[in-house]
Amino acid sequence: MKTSEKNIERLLLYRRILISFKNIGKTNIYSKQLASLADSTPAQVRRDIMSIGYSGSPVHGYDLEKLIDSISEFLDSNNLQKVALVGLGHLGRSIIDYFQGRRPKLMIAAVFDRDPDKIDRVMHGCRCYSNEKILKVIPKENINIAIIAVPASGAQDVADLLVQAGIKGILNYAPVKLTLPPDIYVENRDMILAVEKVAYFARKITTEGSST
Amino acid sequence: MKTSEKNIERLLLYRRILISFKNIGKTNIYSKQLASLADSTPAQVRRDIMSIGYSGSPVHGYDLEKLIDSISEFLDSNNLQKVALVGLGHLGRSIIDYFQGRRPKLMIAAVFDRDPDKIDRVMHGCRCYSNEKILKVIPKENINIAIIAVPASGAQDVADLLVQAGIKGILNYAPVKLTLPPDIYVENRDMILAVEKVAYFARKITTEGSST
DNA sequence: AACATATTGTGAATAAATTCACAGCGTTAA
DNA sequence: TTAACGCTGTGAATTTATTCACAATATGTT
Repeated sequence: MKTSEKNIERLLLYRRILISFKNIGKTNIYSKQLASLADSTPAQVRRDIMSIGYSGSPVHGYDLEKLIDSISEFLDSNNLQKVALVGLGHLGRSIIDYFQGRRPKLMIAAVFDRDPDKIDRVMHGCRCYSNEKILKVIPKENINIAIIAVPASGAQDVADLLVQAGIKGILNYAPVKLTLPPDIYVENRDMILAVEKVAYFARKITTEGSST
Repeated sequence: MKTSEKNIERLLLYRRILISFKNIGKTNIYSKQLASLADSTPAQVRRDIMSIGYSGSPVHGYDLEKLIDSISEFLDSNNLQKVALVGLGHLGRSIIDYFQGRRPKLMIAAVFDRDPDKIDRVMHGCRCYSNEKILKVIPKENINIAIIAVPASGAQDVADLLVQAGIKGILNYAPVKLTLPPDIYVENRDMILAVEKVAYFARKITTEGSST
């Protein structure tokens, strides 16, 4: 059962789509339908579903509920998985807004900021700690993933602290390349690079389109 | 000169790294160094640089300034490229903070929100328009890319409007899969999926590590 | 002037990801 | 009962991406 990053990304997306498909009253789905909703191909969808060991029926396609459960069993932790958020500026607050309560198995369990004004305030049910508490709180709460939402200048220091505290996965929103040990999983969500990328492809579309 | 998405992503990252390398006083760089800074391999770096038609010297590696210029020539528009931002909640404001002024060829030229309280306020030098003005302002300002930073529920409607207004590239932060014409480039930056992905790989590292 | 060195550029090899294409299978219809 | 249908599961083919490996090269050294 070899799974690449892309596999996992697609499975996460499928689950999202399947849940909303179920919420509009459907009970089953075909690879063709799911592919079209996920901008993929039917063969890709079947391969991905095969990779988690689930089987559909040649007549009814995939049972929505069972498929969602199978994907969740594959993707999720059995227990609640706790997340730390560092940085309570606009970005950090928007992450809480978008995220909190959306996934049953994931929970923002601690929030850190270096601004003394924010320390000890409670945001959306999370108490805000000073950055110095990272080393103490993260092991105590048994948190293994963290979101970095601080300005570029502070990101590497925060990352180092997080790693020292035992974090294994980092979602980094700061526009810097972090230097970290190889056994830490890092997902970079650099906003500037993202805009630049879109700009490149938008331009490409525009100029290609006009060259006919 | 065939370039894939991954190529472009790496080139954007290289540029970022090269610029900061230059800022600490260096004048040239070897594929080996750049690879290590970008978590890549020397061969990959050379291939990527080859793909934009730049050549280094077997003795001095790559001239920093010239390489940065070559990459920029390849990636950037000649003229200023304008960006629209829709949604001025916490996320939208953090995008302005992180982004504005960072890239010389890209500029947030218009900001939209549906909250009447925000209309006509000026944020970081950008006047905020009502969403209804999208169809008017975007063609007038000749904007071809947009960032969606609204809640999930409003994202599809906003996207439809943007496409109608002539947008060619969308950076979507809302946690929904947008349904759009095939000639529009969409980059999804779904925060929930991102956290889920990190959670999966962090768990995998944790459990693999403990199985020795 | 000849040699040693370290790096680039790239054809060829390899690995990874995707797509093709079709056998096999329940179900429905006659 | 039998035939026809449309879908899944998957081996094989194809395409795409990455890495290998080495000739070519410019410089410093003796």
